[in-house]
Parts: sequence; structure tokens; C-alpha cells
Amino acid sequence: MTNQNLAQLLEETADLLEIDCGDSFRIRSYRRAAEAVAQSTVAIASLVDTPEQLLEIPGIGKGMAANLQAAVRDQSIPLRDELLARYSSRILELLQLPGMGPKTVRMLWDAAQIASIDALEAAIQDGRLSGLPRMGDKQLAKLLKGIQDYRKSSGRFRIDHVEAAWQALETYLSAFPGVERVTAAGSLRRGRETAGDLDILVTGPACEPGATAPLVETVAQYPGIRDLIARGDNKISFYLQNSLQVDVRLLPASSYGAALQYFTGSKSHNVALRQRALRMGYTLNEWALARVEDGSVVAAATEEQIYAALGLDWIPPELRENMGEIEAAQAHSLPHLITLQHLRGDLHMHTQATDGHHSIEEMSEAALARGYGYIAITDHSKNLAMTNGLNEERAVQQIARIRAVDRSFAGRIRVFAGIEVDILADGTLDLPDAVLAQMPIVIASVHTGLQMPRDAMTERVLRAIENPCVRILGHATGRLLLRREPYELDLTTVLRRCAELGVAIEHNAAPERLDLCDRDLRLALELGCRLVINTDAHDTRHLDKMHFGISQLRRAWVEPAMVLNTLEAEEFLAALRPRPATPAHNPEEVTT
DNA sequence: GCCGTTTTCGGCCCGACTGTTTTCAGTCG
Repeated sequence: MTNQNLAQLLEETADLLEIDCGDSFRIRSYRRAAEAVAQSTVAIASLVDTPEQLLEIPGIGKGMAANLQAAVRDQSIPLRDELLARYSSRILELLQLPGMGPKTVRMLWDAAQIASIDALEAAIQDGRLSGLPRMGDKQLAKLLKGIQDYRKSSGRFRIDHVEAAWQALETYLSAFPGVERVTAAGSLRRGRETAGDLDILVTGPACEPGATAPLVETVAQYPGIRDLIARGDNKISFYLQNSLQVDVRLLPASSYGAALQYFTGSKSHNVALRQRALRMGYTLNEWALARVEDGSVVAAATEEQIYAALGLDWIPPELRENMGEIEAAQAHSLPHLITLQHLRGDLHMHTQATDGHHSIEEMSEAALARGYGYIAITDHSKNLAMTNGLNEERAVQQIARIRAVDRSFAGRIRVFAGIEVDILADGTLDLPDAVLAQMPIVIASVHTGLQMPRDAMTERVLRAIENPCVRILGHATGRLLLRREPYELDLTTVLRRCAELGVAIEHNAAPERLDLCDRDLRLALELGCRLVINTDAHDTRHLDKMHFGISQLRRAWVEPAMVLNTLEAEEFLAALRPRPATPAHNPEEVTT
């Protein structure tokens, strides 16, 4: 049982307690414990036999320790089971709908015994909910739309969750004698935001025809398997505990390239490639590129050989969408895509001053260890009260602390003062310009009122970016992936104005916050926007999420020159929108 | 349910926004 699984059980217990109208402080303590478990760097499951170690974790007391022991032993928590039995095993799915919180779930249960999304949909269509409190036409329409959106996104998994499953399986498979290479194919290799399943290719002596039985048996014994779907000589499929389907394929080294190409996809890329092969007198499948007339193999061992035999440069997996990459590969004009190594700074992170988990020093050290030349500390502003957002006074104190840390690193890494300032409903910011003007990195983001009509939201953001203190627009599209309530605005108008003003567009790299899809990124570049890519890290480990965002940029054909934080510190600052003149001009302070 | 103590109870982040509430409850971050 992983920390993530344990944290989820605690979260679900908290959700159920909330539906059950339990004590709010008890609920909060379950959420705190879930957070502590998720944050822990040691495997909690390995500590359950030594409760004194569990009790050392802040937020874990006697009761939670017992819960964790039960969870590891029985895969559940007694209180959770009890509440699920009292209501319905599916009642928690209702909380996934936008605008649906515990109070409403409870009201629906009391009024009509509704305890699943299907039941809710039926009840709305029957008109059984009319007349219930807070269930007007608008609310019902919103719920129906939410149900549609939920059905669309369910069945797909966020890419970081898939990657976590992949890393565990890679470790497991690589340890088997006779396994030489373990590679992820499919959506994970192409850097998509989500994946429907996980494709894994394995090659080495243990995968040669006739020799696969011991390895197949070992795969079938993988501890994370919930249900085995199929088990053959060179393919084994199963569901993990979280219902993610995994396909493991064992391949002879001679076919590895062909299989990797085939299982990486995308479907439309492969169709186009096979058509091209046919025109050249070849046939392409998961075993080899071969001549049609006699079946003789032209290329199979590596992807490079296959693409070369088709008269193409090797195409990076992220580009394989049949969106012009085949033509570009033929003309030797594929883009030189951005990589993680091009990045010199990460400009959006939170600390203990608001809702982050580490100090300014710890975030700086972590960034230094990852090879960055500069970062910005950008905690929340006061409007995000729940995060203990900074008011005027605390913001000014925070600037002083950041500058002190910057000096203490003596140039090994630059630490810029910044803030993620909230855009209010009327487009003003929740901190005065006098404070904002003291910080080189001001990211303006919308956090509240996400249901605002499209025109009003557009006006709101347009007004915010007119403020000369704003140098970066954060969460620019509100297309928060697989999240509830994406907000809508006229993105073209906003991006065009950002380009005119020199306001950079932030691409948020964290998979749970991916703001810009491929199309949005291409639009931003077409309109002449400058991009920055940030992790929005709330702890040091979040800094490692950068590669997810880099994949997004690569999928949009982004080259390093299009992204401002590939520049060195001084050039980066100079490339941002010019800062408003500050009365007390101190050259040293202006850049720190 | 956790925590800390000026220890064994009393405190435990809060403000903006929405819809339908005719004065505010529920959701969200």
C-alpha cells in the first residue's frame, strides 16, 4: 500500500464524514493526516509495525496510527467502511461534480436517496429535484453538464499518476535477470496530459521466443495487480489497484524498434507512416518494416533505422500526431525542441509563508541542486485567505527575507522576490502597486469566481494585465486539467493584449494545473507571446514536475528561444515587461 | 482527531463568489 493509496483512504474518510455532518475539526484532522502521509518521504506502510515512529509524524496521533495500521492490513479504514455501508459505495463520486459539495450530497440523500451520478442524472431528468432547496434551473443545468464532462474524462488518468505506476513497474521488471531494456510507449512516451492505459515494452534474453515463461510468471506476480486481464507468451495485461490498465509486451531484440514505433503511436501518425511505407513498396507492422514482394526485413531493431528507411529523420515521440511532422522529417526541417536542460530558472513557487511546505532556503537549495541559475519565490496574496496569503505588511517582510536569502547564496543561485497576486472580480489586484512594484516577478492569476461569464472574465483579465506591475499572466486559460469548473475567456484577445504589453504567458508544468493545451500554446506563439514555464511548486519535490510541462511545449513544437526562462538571469529580467519606475531607486534592490 | 499547555481541555486558516436565499448557505481555493 503506497503513501498515495493511504492518503486517498484518509481523504475519502474525511469526505464521508463531511457528508455525514461530522465534527468539522475531526474532518480536518483526517485531511491533515492525509496530507502528512502524502508528503512523507518514507513508506508509511513500512512503519505500521512500529507505531512510535508513526506518532512522530505531525498530524498523526493514536487514532490515525490505528487507522493506518488497519488500512495497511485490510486495505481500508473501519470508519470509512461503516460510512460507505450507511450510504452507498458510490456516493463519493457525486463530489466529483462541479458545485457539488458534501452538504448538497447529504441533502440529495435525505430527499431522494440519491447516491450515485447515474441516480442523480435520472432524478434530474424525471424532474424529481425541482422544488428542492438550491436546485433551480440553472443549478440543474450545471449539474447535467458536469455529469457529461465527468463521463468524458473518466477512464483517463493524469499523466503523473501513470508515470508513478510506470516507475514502480520499471524498477520491478528491470530487476529480472535477462531483462535488458524496459521502455514506456503510448501516451506516456508522447507526453500527453492523460493516458488511457500504460504500454510497456521489455526486451532482452528473457524475452526471446520460447524463453518467456519465467518472466511472464514474474510479471503476473507483481504486487500492484488487482485483476489479471490476459496472459500469453509475450503479452500480459492487468489492472492496477487504481483501475489503470497496463499492457506489458515481451519482445525479441531484433523487433524492438518496430514494436516501440508501433506502440508509441499515435494512431494517426502510424496510419500516415504505413501509407508512406506502402507507397515505397514496404509494409510496416509491430515486427518490422519489410518489403511487400518478398517479406524481407528492411529495418526492425531501432526506430532510427525504420524512419531512415522511410526517408525520414527520426521524429521525437511528442510530435507524432500527423500534424506535419512527417513532411518536416522528410525536409529535414523538424524543430530543435526545447528540453529540460535548456531551462535556467523556475519562477513560480510557494513557501511556508503561505501554503508551501518548505522555506525559502530549502526551495533555493533544491533549485540549485537541479542546476537552475535563478528562481522566484511567489507566495499567494491576501485574497487567498485559506492559504494564509500575504497582506501588504507581510509581503514587504517577505521581500526582505528573500533578498537576504539571495545574498546568502552569493551568486550560486539568484533568488528573486515575487508574488502570485490575485485578480479580483473587477480586474483589480488585491495588493497595492506600491508593494507590487518592489518585486521583479509579479504573476497575476485568477483564483476565485471561476463561473463568471466569458465576457466578464475576459474583461477582468484584460484589466488586470493593464496594471504595469504585472509581468506574467498565470493560469492563463483556466483549462485546469481534469478539474472542475474550468473558467472560460476569450483567449485570443487576452493573448494578443499580452503580446502587445510584453506580459509573459505562464505555462504551468504541474500535471494537475496544466493550463495551456497544445492548441493554446501554438496560438500564443502565433500571436507573438513570450512564454515562461514554471512548476508552481509547493514543496521541493514539486520542482521535479517540470518535465511534464516540457513535454507539453515539445508537443506544441516549441524551441528554446520561445521560452524566456531558458535565458540567463539578467537577460531573463531584461526580457520581461519593463517595470514601472519606483520612487526609491536602488539598483541592487531592483533586480533582487 | 490532534496538539500543546499558562497540560488533560479548549482551540483548531478565512474571504470571494454564486444562486436563489428575499438575507444567506454552500462551494471553492
